[in-house]
Amino acid sequence: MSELESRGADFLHEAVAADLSAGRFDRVHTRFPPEPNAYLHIGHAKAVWISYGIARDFGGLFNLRFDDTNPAAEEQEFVDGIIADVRWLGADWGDRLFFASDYFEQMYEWAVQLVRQGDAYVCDLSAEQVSATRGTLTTPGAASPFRNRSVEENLDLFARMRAGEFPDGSRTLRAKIDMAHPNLNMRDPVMYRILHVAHHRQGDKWCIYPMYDWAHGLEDSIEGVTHSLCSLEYENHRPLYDWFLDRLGIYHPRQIEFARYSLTYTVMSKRRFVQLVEGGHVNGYDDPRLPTLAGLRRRGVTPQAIRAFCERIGVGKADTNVAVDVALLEHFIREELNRTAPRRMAVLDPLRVVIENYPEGQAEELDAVNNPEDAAAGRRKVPFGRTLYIEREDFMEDPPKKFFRMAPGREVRLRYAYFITCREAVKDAAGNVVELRCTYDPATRGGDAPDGRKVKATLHWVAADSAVDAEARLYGHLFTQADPDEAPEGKDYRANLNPDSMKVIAAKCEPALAAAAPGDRFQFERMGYFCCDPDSAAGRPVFNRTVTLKDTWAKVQKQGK
RNA sequence: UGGCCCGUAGUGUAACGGUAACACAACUGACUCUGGAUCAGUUAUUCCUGGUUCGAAUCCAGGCGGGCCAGCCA
Repeated sequence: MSELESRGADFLHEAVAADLSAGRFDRVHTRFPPEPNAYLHIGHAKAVWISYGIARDFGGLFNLRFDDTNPAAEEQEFVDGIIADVRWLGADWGDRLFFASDYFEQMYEWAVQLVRQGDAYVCDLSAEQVSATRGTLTTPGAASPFRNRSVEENLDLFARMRAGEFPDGSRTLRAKIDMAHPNLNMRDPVMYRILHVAHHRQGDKWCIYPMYDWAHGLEDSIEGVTHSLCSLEYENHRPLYDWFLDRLGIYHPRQIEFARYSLTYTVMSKRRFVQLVEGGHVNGYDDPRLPTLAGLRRRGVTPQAIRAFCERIGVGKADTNVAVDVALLEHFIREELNRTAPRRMAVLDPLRVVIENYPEGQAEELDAVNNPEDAAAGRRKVPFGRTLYIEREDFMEDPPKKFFRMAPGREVRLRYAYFITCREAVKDAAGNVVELRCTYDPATRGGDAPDGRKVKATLHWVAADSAVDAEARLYGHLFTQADPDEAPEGKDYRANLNPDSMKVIAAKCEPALAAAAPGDRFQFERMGYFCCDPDSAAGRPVFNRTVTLKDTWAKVQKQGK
């Protein structure tokens, strides 16, 4: 509720509160109704969190219900995936896991009622003919020649549709509303279509399946939902939602629509996920570059961060053409991980350093803090030695003015260890720096200078002898454009795919990282947050970069160019 | 030429007739054994034009701009 207090209620909370005080409802009950035909993405997370949040804030109930009315598109695999995703996100549906397909019998009986009332009829028109007679946005449609069949004939035909006497597409049950209605959805919409397709839960029990518009309000009504929250594109469907419920005379929930959003530097549709996966641009639906919940989870994003993000962006009706800045999501990821992720040292692009005055064969362990933001995280020992690795980018032979790090003759601090001074940069035949010869000051053990002298930079490092080899996958934005659709003439969003969205590199890690288990999250000091990937093998961990740390130096560099 | 919905900093939201707020981003600076974190500061005549009012982002009218809708998808 703290969000609500600090910024005022959104229009959904206001609408629900108004319904309560007006007596339209005396309790609150919401639902999240995914179709099990794809994996959830972060856009769905917002929808889940809005409905769950409304229920929670008003002391109400929240259902997870699969809208499985089209067996041609749906699979059990997605049911399982979605349940896992919603649970991971943290929405609580108690024991209220429902399936629309469990209501098919009741829906059928209600359809019969509408037929009896003269509100529905069996239509023999083909899909093409229905489309051709629907009219246009500006002209009315034409009545079906079957519109005025007798109730008896309709009842008989509908029963035979169910019994499987007719082939796919040969007939439909249609609501008898108004072929001249300015809202196309009201021009005798199809309620049932014939589909001789096995359902993933119902098997061959049915060969007629209800359409969304017919089914959805019934599902809400059966479950006692008070507020059926959905996205803006269903606004035009609300009159139909209400019409069916009114004609049936059954309990009538209220549908309210809200704007969904997109994110910069990514795409968010099932169709595009399929294209990216099948085109080999990403490695599956849980690729850490995809905004699927499975991908975000694998990348190391926490459900807390996603929730904080959802609450911060709020809800509105402004149909935004532009997307929410992915930097906001990244902010919440950093905020969470800064508090919770243990610090470790890992060198992603190793440059060898030899401490010339450090005794050959000597080794020692230094004391390091696990998390400066959390004293309870404790401390650990990090081995030091004569030969080390530092980050290649932390050395410049001819540094510009604002570069504080290692350079010939310069002294820097190795975190938790010693001050070292660069004496020489050793190069190979091609002129590449391959090793730094340095000296250290034994008096600075632990990282403090007894004489109080300052160094400008503190570098992370890993001792060579005890280093653990790891694979690091450095992820960046999947697209180079904030709006991937801004593509050159004749090209689509795929032209904006970022060729560097994943860089796989061999890293050197401090020994503690050898014990990392898939899902473990760390901050690699000065480099970013990383999450141990399921691809990890014993002794050879794989780390996914969740997000980099904020990098002031990178900004300075950018400005210089 | 139809119907429905929506226009507030770069972005997302708030202000509910009383003088524009929050977060992120960006930019300054302070501090720091992570160029991290933290702290301080800077960034808007609310799409336009009229009207009502002592007073309008809020109400009204007309423009302009954007979104959705012609699946037997959801």
